[in-house]
Amino acid sequence: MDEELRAIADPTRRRILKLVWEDELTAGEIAVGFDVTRPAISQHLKVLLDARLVAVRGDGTRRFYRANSESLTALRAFIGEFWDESLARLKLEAEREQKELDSHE
Amino acid sequence: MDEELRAIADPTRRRILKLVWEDELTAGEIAVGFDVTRPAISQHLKVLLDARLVAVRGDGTRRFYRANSESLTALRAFIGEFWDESLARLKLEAEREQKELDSHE
DNA sequence: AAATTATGTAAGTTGACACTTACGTAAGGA
DNA sequence: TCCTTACGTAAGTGTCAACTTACATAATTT
Repeated sequence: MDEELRAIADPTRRRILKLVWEDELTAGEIAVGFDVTRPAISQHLKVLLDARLVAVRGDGTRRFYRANSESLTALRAFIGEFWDESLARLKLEAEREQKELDSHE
Repeated sequence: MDEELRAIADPTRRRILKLVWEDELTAGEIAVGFDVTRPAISQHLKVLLDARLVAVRGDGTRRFYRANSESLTALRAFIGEFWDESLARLKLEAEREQKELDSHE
């Protein structure tokens, strides 16, 4: 799960993710609009592929990328759990402290 | 928001976050149980502080750290929006494709 | 078959980052 | 006042990540 978190930590990759989230795009189409070179985008796509956050489909010389909704959903769930577990504890803590305050009134 | 995402990209810092999420702890207490040295933890705490994900309270020679629930909630909301926006589009896309398929039956 | 298109990969550079050890500092206790 | 405790910070190091240019490759077009 660490590979996925590292993958979305980069702003360029988050932007790529959003692009292929909406549409299936070729590597070249993705690269348009970015300041960095096409090879750089290729390398980012590799990182996203390795993390299973996107999938490819070859068609002739072109390669179409799209977001992998299963992996993305799983990643979101992980982040959600991280929060939920921890926030639940924060909540309990807050309640406990409040009780403590009340008992001293 | 990028600073926050980078901050939680590191596993050590995520572990620290969980610790101070549960309890208010001193820098020294946090460092216990980690393989890395105490100064390394101090540096991680600085990153978390700069990202406003934790807060400090000084008491004598000790410094107590705790999770900053507001910032953490805001971060979670950001991540949530990133997903919701995008997943909504994925859903629409899937529905549109289904319609396309249906119309060809 | 040769040229073109779309793309990935190799190699090298730069900068960031996660660490280390050594040192500085402020507060409390002997 | 001196020592100790609990820290942060400085300086240096190795590694990794994001980029560049140059090259390799595979499928289409001419």
